[in-house]
Order: sequence, then C-alpha cells, then structure tokens
Amino acid sequence: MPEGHSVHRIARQFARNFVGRPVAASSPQGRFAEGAAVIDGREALQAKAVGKQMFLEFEGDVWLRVHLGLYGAWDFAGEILVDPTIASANGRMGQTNQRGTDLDEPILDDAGENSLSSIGAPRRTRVHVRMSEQTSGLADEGDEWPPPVVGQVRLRLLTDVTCADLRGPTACALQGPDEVLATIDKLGPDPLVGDPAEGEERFVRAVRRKPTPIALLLMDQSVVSGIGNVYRAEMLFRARLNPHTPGRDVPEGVVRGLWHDWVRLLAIGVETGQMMTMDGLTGDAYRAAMASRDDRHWVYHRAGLPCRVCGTEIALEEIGARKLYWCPSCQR
DNA sequence: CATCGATGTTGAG
DNA sequence: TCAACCTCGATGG
Repeated sequence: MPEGHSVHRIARQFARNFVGRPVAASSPQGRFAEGAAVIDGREALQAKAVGKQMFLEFEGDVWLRVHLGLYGAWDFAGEILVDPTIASANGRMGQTNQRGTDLDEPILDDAGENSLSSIGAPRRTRVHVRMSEQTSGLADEGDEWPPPVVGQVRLRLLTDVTCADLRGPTACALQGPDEVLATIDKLGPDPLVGDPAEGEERFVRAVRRKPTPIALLLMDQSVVSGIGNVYRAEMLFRARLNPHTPGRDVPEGVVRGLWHDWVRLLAIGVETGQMMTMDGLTGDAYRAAMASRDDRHWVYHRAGLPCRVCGTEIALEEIGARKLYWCPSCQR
C-alpha cells in the first residue's frame, strides 16, 4: 500500500481532474453498486487526503472514503490534467500506468522539462493504462472510451474525459459530513492537514505519554498519520534511534526531530512520487543506491546487508506483525 | 505455472 | 494473536 505521500498525490489527481465536474460512477465488480448509484451523476466538490485515507466530496453531503489497504490501487486513464505539484507525473504519463500502488513512480532524468524546477502550468497529457506488452501488435485498445474494464474493479469514476478505477481497497464507503469528521478525528496529525505546529504538539504529547516502543508508535495512525513500514524504518535510522525505546523515554527534542523529519520526507514524497529517504547520501553513492529500486534505503529491506554507515549487519525482526529493519549498532 | 510476500487494517476468537 | 481481505510483482520449478 502506498504510504501517506501516495495518497496525497492521488487526492491531487482527483482535485485536478474530477473536482468541478459531474461524475459517472459504477461498480463493474458489483461490490459497491449501491454506493456507486448514489454518487452517479453528482458533481465532485473536493478531494482531500488525511494520512492514508482519501475523501472525495460530492454534491448533497455525500462523501466517498477510500483506504487502499495493502494492495489497493487507483488506475487513472484518459485525458489527465497533471497537478503542478506532482513532479514525476510531468511529461512521463504517456509511458506509465498511473497506479496508486507503485512503491515508487519512475525516476526522472535530469534533462530539461522533467526537472522539478520546470514544473509550471498544468499540461494536458494522453494516458493509456496497461499499454505494455499485452496490447502491442494488436489493435490499439488504448483509444477505446471508456476504457475496457480489466479485472476486478470495485468502483469506476468517469468524467467526460478521465477515468479512475479503484481495485482491492480495504475501505470504500460513503459517509456523511459528520462521519467524515469523526473518522478524521480519530487520526493522528498529518503534516499536510491543518497547522503543522499544532500537529507537532499533538504528536509530542501522544508519544511522550506512552510506554509503547517508538517503532510501534510511528506506525500507529492515531499517533501520527501516513507513516508506513518503509518510512518508519528509515525515520528511526535517520534519527539513530533504537526502535524499542518506549515513547515516554524518547527525549522531547528527538520526538520533535522525528516530526520535522516526517514533515520533510512527506513533502519530498508528494513532490517526487518516490520515498526518498537517503538525501544525506551524495554523488556516486546516491546514484548507485537510486539505480536499484530494491536498494534505495538506509535499512528498509536490507536485512543481513552491511549498514551503509557502519557496516554492521542490518537486523530484521517482527514487531506488531510487521517486519522491522534496523542497525543495532547505529541505533543504540 | 504455482507460490509467496507486500508500502495495511479490521474483526473474530 | 491471527486470518481475512483480494491484487500483483517477484521468485522458483
């Protein structure tokens, strides 16, 4: 499942391409037929992300709440207006599926238009989903409209020109405004929602109150929103913090440091579509690490490999039914 | 081609 | 604490 950064990116896609337009909704798979019927024909008013949840508001106080869970995804197709704050979508969309599950979206080269600084006015781009091997040599199915349904699609949202297919979500439900507020109320602070300074105070209070290991607190969506297993491991390493340290024993300055690191990592993730956690590396070492999708992190998914800093074997353990990667030497 | 594991959460027991 | 959810890329034979 995408961590918080991806959900914000998806929300921006909806804001850019669906908000302000009437939306046709259906449930090709059938499991959300009732909800789709309610949405069908209403204008989308607003899209917002809070942590890993996305909320899409329609006319008449109808809200769609979606949580992608472990393997849910949104597939966008058709004509897509790229949100100017979403860098890696720029100029590359015709070559890639826009999928909500991607660990990382394609890395941009440094040439001209694709660079971060060149992002300006939104541009129109043609996007075809699933344009890889399957369609080559056959009639060009990519131009069909609406696109043929592939596999299990829980919910399809259509404007005149844009299609979004939802598959495999953990949660897909309609809510009233009060329920939306209640849902958001239960979530810990998201640096991109509300006042970050207030979020910091809420985070510090929640962490310093508890005897729970900090590794569990960072993944607790009621403590802080949007952090998943990758960012968790990377943030703990970046702070050189022992994952087992009880929250109440983490020095206040270190807790504040974790919050500020999340603010920074989330901003970078939303801008680039990648979980960039090794911004401390430079030059060849950085390029080498980025070259491999599987080895882009300080500790995540590096069990048994030498720590990039001290050479100690990266440890792997299960905590809260998730895998935790860390350096027993750097993170005392 | 079959099996496994994954960026996650929920609810049963 | 663990299975279920229900998708798909990676891995193994």
